[in-house]
Amino acid sequence: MAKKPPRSNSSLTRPAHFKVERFFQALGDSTRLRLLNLMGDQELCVCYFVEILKQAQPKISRHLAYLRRAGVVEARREGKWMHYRITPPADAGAAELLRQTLAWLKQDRAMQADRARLGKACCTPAKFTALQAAPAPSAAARTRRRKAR
Amino acid sequence: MAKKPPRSNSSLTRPAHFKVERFFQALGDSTRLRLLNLMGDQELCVCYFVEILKQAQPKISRHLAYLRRAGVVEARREGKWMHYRITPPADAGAAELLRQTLAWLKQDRAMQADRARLGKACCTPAKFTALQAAPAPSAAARTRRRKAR
DNA sequence: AAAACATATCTGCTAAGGCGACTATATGAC
DNA sequence: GTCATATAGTCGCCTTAGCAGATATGTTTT
Repeated sequence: MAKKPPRSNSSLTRPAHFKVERFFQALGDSTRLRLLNLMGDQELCVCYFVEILKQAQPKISRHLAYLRRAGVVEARREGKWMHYRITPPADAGAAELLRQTLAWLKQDRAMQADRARLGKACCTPAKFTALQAAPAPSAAARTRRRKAR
Repeated sequence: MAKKPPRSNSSLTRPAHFKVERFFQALGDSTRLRLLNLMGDQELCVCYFVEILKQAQPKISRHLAYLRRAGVVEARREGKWMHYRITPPADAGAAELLRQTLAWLKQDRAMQADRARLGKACCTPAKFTALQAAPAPSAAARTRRRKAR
């Protein structure tokens, strides 16, 4: 609110407070792209990202914060577990660009390897010690997941 | 080539040396978005950018350098005049994303104002002192513009 | 040749990003 | 209540971005 305005002289905004520059900056890092690729159409909790990408948890957490700030993902707490999923950005144009970016990522070998690893983690959880107690990935839904299962 | 590899642990690359992160970073600045919006399907020389955007020439030049580095624009020198135009990035996915980004920018009021100003500069050059001697914007072409006119 | 013009690059500064390491916070198990 | 677990946030450092102002470089004009 009372923050210093962006240094660029005019900020491209569509829906109130949606920052196009932020959106692109959010996509300008390979770790964040890998996170988005893993989420895809699913909702994942943080420990999956840590396990699949083999990166330190604070690092993953920090990048997820960037993605939240850009309005590209949202978080849902379930007890001590934090679930993340991609959310269409507030701006329709950005939402379409994001959709297309994800389709593009799908074709990348390294991204495919990450997704394959996620598949393994889901099918053979015994091989992933850190994921033993973790909630399994689920289809991302727009509404709040109900407690009862 | 022998440069320090990017600090992120895996860099998403498709066609050799195309940097996806660079591509998105290039779009993550309002000045650069305005430059791209002005180019659109045309080839413009630097003084048009300076005049329409009312920004210092060194600043414009720096941002154009970022866009060149990202493989999003290319420059053509004609005597002392430098002409810039958007070029499809080496990666087909990025090219499509860029095309869509430009379509998206077209809808923005501020971007429309910039383009309107460019239109005026073309129709009534007398009102733009700095553009008196400048080559008029032309349709961007893939091949090198011939000298003879 | 020098001067003017167009443009790229550099400098020094500030701000932001990205990292590893560490710490704070919230929840659940005991 | 304490302890363990999951995760967000901070610190200090280093790198990169973005800026204004200055300067270097190439071309054209005089």
